Amino acid sequence: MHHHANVVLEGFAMISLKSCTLSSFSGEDKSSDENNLKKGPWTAAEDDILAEYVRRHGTGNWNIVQKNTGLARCGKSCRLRWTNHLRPDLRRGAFSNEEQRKVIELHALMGNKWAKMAQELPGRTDNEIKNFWNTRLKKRKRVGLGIYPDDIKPVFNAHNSETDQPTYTHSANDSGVGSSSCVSREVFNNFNTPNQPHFVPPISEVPADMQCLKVPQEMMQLSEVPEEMMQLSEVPEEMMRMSEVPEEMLLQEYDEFLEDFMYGGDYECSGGPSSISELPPLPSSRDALPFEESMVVVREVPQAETNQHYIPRSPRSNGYLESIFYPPKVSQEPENYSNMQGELNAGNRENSSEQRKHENEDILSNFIWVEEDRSDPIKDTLYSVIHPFFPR
DNA sequence: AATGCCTACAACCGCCTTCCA
DNA sequence: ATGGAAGGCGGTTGTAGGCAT
Repeated sequence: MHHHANVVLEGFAMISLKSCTLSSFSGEDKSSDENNLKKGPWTAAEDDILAEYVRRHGTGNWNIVQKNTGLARCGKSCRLRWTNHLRPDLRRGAFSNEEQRKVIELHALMGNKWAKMAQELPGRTDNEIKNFWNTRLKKRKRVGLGIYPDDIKPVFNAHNSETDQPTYTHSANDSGVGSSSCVSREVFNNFNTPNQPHFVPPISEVPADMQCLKVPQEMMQLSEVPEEMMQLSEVPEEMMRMSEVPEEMLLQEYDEFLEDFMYGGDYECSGGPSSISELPPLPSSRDALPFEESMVVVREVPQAETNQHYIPRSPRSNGYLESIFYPPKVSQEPENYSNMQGELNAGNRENSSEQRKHENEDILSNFIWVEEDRSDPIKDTLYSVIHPFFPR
């Protein structure tokens, strides 16, 4: 199937005269193609022309550059030159120790997702990161070192061969991704599958007006195996790393999240203050959690609501993910919610509870409702968790 | 000086996705 | 809905420069 698709696409590319293929016939001058478009290293003069074009017209429409300026470069070449060398926000020079560490950590999480990694490294390009990684890999191979440092443990991937890069996950005692973020391990590990790398998209990919109750499409595409995602029994032994977090702490965390979900918390939209962040590390294995499943909840809200406090955000959402929470094993009845306002005094409780429930009904009307679907484990779980609380 | 080897990194290529008319 | 253009991505190649012989 895949092969066939490739054949079709290649055939299509061959008749696409406008594609930026710089291939030249044997014997020809390899510095330009049949359209007299130059290839190879850029000169300072060419850089000036391109920079001037961007200054006047902004980025995009790269194919217009040639017509507009006479610069003998195809659009793709212009775009590449701008994004990798000319844009003003680029950092130059060797990677700092922090950057190196971050690349390694990100690679452990994402594999060869250079562009995704670049999003987490301001001023660095995917190309730089890729070159750094490949160089580093060669060096380590030469001296007989493994791909990752000892504190980032691989999860064996049965599909890997010598040529395929293995997929890895953080070890339980790792400090998380990067210095500016501390993505909790359970966030990632909950989405790790034995044979499939899984990438949690950074919050920058989540539109400002998206907030809860939909599993992001890109996440589904990346996992490719949502069924396996949900099969706890297939989590390999080496992923099981228990910590000493008492179960009641986890339950409390869930309750706190749910409380905010229902009654509003202090969280700002971009991941606000959190007492939860002071918790010791949670178990990295989903099997170790006292809940059956985990899930991502994303909700669409009107732009105007975006910064209102009652919109739930994960307490641990610190730039990577809206929220992940762990549904309870036993479905809870709606009346349980009156007990979730621990801070409210008894006198206010009922009125406040009723009022907020009405508010929440309004909020929930914005949610994308998920129908029960036994064939889709994510939808199925989503439905089973949400529905008892907020029947339509 | 000439040559060969190695390294870093810039740039290309093909494929895929997204956008838009 | 659809096809073409543009944008984006990741693998790979090309090349300049440094160093050793």
